[in-house]
Amino acid sequence: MPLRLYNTLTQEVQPFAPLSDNTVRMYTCGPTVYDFAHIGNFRTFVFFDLLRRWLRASGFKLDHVMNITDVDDKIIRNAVAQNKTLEEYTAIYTKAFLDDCAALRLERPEHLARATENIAEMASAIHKLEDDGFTYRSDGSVYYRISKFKGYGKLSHNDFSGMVAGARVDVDNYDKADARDFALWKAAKPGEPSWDTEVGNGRPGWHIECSVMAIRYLGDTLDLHAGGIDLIFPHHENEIAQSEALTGKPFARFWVHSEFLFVEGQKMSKSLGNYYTLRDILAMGYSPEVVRFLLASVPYRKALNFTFAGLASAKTAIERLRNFKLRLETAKLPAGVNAAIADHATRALAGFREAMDDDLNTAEALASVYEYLRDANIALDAGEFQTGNLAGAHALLEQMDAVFEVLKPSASTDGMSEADIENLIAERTAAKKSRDFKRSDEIRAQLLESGVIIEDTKDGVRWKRK
RNA sequence: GGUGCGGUAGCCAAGUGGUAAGGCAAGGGUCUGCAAAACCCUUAUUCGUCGGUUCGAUCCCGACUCGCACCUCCA
Repeated sequence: MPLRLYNTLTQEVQPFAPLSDNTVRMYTCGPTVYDFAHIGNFRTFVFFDLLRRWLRASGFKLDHVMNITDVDDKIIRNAVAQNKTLEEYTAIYTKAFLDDCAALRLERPEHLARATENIAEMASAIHKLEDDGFTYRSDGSVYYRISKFKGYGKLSHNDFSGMVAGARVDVDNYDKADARDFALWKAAKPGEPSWDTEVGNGRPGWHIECSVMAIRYLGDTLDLHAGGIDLIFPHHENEIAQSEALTGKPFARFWVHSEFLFVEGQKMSKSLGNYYTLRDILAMGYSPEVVRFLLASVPYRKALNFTFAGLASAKTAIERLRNFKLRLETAKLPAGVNAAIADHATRALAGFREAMDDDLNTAEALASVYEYLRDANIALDAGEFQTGNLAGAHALLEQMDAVFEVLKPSASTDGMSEADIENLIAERTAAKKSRDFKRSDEIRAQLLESGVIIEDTKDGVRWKRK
């Protein structure tokens, strides 16, 4: 069966395919670069990456835009506090974000769109909304009048019909006509960055950038729009209101949302002391691919409980996969094909694909790989795994790694050269042969200290970096 | 209060109207000079509670209960 995704709009799992020319036009809500991104953010960004990879594995081409919000209240506040310009401040965290993404092996979207590079387009869109009567002004700011847009609430499935305009307006929203209304354009304030545009001097509201950049780079109707589940309301609801008012066409065919991440069962928050950036986790000695694997292995629509026990578990699980690959590369195999193992490889590959096609069920996809792994290891132990079984094993691993990408260790920063390692291993083997176990154990310890693990097998000694 | 999601072994986590995947941990074992590493085996008569439908329910329906998210900035 082809790829199926859960569409928040219809609240159903539906077959997914792009509308035209086999290219998926997708937009994902990226970071606001006011600080280092945390692991909760990366749960979502890892999900985007899995989605990208599986869409491509499904035979589609990608045209993917992700925004970088580089102007907003928090950024302005922090930049001012640090006596930096907006550009200086956001450059730091934009780079940090991209570095973190690279560490997590996240593919770069085809376009990264910065809000500040699309101000004129936003102003122009706001102007059009004003002309078409979707807005009103208050103290130089422009607000979207939600009551003008029928269908508001169709994504979040909220029914606002019983809501009396103004009835629940908070005191700090006194300048809005309706609690649901939101700012498209915020009038300039002294000491804050602003842009002089056709709708006045000021800066854009949060929601407008996504509508404008999505339409600018991808066209009026997207195939797919993704984000964290918390963005459904109001952000994505507002994007729909803006975009569909602008174009008169459906904004996105599929809306896909990833669930939240918790830390040790609790919502991550600075006050609880369980707030971690990716950098925090890496500084504790975990490798990026371990984090990636943990975030990827829980299906995206299920809340993920991030724990350090879970990280340790992910680390061991990856090592088992890597070790299997190492085994394939170093074992001396008899010629021929083991039909049962070959068949299992075929079934495992099909099972992996079917699980991924089923709304990206990564947990089930991995299970398919592990079941094969056990059978193959048993066959390897028994000497029944044959040269003709290598291709099937590698095909499965490659398919798995095309999605999860955890097999290749991150480049070690230090460590001895391969030649030195081989020399020491040769010396150890000689020492063992002459029953000089003291010397052989010394060498083993020395290698371990340099991060090299030795494994004695019946096919000889093999090694790997820690 | 409204909307939505979820409660499956010590932890993480799939799943189906026909009798519980997988990972980690734990225990046992193989291998080994000893280790390490690796590999294998074992580990839920039971799927929040109570009813209902059914020949049969963890899976369908209802009630209850617990937890969570969104409804305000938030991935």
